[in-house]
This record gives sequence, C-alpha cells and structure tokens, in this order.
Amino acid sequence: MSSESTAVRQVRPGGTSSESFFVEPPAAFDEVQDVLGRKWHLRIVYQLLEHGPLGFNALKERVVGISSKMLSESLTRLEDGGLVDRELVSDQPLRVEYSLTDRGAALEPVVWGVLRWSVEHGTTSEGA
Amino acid sequence: MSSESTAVRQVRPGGTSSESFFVEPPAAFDEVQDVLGRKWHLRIVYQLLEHGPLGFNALKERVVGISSKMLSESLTRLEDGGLVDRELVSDQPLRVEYSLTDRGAALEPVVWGVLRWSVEHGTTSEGA
DNA sequence: CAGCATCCTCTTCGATACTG
DNA sequence: CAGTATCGAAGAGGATGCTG
Repeated sequence: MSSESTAVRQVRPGGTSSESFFVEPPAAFDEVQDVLGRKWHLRIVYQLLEHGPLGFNALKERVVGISSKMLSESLTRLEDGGLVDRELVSDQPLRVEYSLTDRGAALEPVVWGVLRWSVEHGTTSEGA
Repeated sequence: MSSESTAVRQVRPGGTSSESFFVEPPAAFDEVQDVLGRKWHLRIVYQLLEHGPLGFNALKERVVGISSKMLSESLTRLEDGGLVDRELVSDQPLRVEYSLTDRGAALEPVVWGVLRWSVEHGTTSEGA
C-alpha cells in the first residue's frame, strides 16, 4: 500500500510544488473525468487495448449496446483528447481504423485496476 | 503488457464464463462509472485515502471548490454504493466521520493509476 | 462502410438560502 | 458542526432517420 503510494509521489519531480500537488491535484481528476467519466469511453479504450486497431463497425459490434451516434461522438471526443488515433485506410470502400495513442494506451493500468476492482469488489455476482 | 493482462484474467475463477467476460465486461464499467463519472467522487475518495477518516467540514475544506450540497449529495451516493462509511461520533456537538469501506479503499490502485497517468501523460504542465 | 442531424428526456451540477 | 430545500442552466445520452 504505502510503497505504491510512494511510487506515485516519486513521479512528481522537484520538491517545492510537490506539496500542493498531494494536498489537491485538481487537474488530474479533471482530465480523467473527461476521459473516463463518459459512459462509453472506457469500454472503447478497453476494446482497443484488447484487440488493437479496429474499424468503426468492428468497434460497434464489440462495444455492445452502443449506437452509431454515441460511438461517433465518443471517438471524436477521444480523438480530441489525444487518446485515440483515427486513420483512413481506404476510400473505396470507405474504411477507417481507430487505435490508441501513447496517451491512450497509457491508460492500460487504470483499465486493469478497474477490472480487478470490479471482479474483487463488485456487487454483481458477488454472492455467486 | 501481456503479463499484467494475464494477471487480470487470472482473477476470474472458473473456466466457462471467463470467455464472455473478456469479450465484454459490462458490469465492471457500469459500476466504476458511478465513481469516476461523478465530478467529486474521486476527489473525495482520494482525500479519504490520503488522510483517513474526516469530518464533514474537514472534507469540505480539503475538496477545494465543493459546496455543502454537492458534498452531502456525493457522500450519500458513495454511502449507498458501499464505498464510504458514515459514523456518528458525537451528538453534542454534532460530529460525524466519513471513512472508506473495504470496497472504497480497494480503489486505491485505480486512484494511483489515475494520478500517475495524469502526471505522465496529462496535458497540464506537460510542456513545463 | 462510416458516419452526421435532429429531437427529446433525464440527470448533474451550481447558486442561494435555510435548518437542527 | 452537519447538513437540506429549491431553482435553474447545462450537458449526457437515447431514438430515429438521412448522407457520402
């Protein structure tokens, strides 16, 4: 516990500004919320982590329940946030591939953490 | 990469149901969204992780910018979600303490992951 | 195949003021 | 100290239909 907490602290270089950072790191939570706070974002990132680059409809099939509108909207937002990269593969027929940027792929530990937490402390199938 | 991914997979016991789990783990993301999706939740959890049990106003001071209403509302929600525990310390004067449950404290790795990600891949002060 | 436009509803959040 | 009540603005997300 405390060892990992230390690890986080060590990330922050310098000395003077580190105090205020640990008292309140507003930017951190603001940024993550914009990424992980949206309903579909984490699921999309998860699929891209698991399967690598995917086309629009391939993604749509894997992210169960999502509509075209929400997928499009989410991808645009993820692109703007620099988490997802969009590449035009071919014009005829139209084919596109979405993949994670470095910034997006760096969310891997967070996604794992979320999955672990859900499995170990989730309410669903907890009694099963 | 693949080693840690494997670690996540190993968490899931049994064999038959594990396949569908990795194709789409909907419950996992649904549950976390209630924590990551709300503006103040993660900040509150963070403060409780860092400082342990805190009273209402102590929490209010540490979570910069939050109003009484939002703090109250967030705490109620976190309580309902089984992440935070509320304990009445004294009646006169009225004093309460909020702390993390096991389920809430188990979010520690996720919070660290988020902070690390923000520090290493955040947009704020990235060029600094 | 890969989207965008429109409409609509429900929720979230902030500001302000008041209570036991 | 530890909250609740009320109001209003903004945004998220779903349904449906259309486009290049």
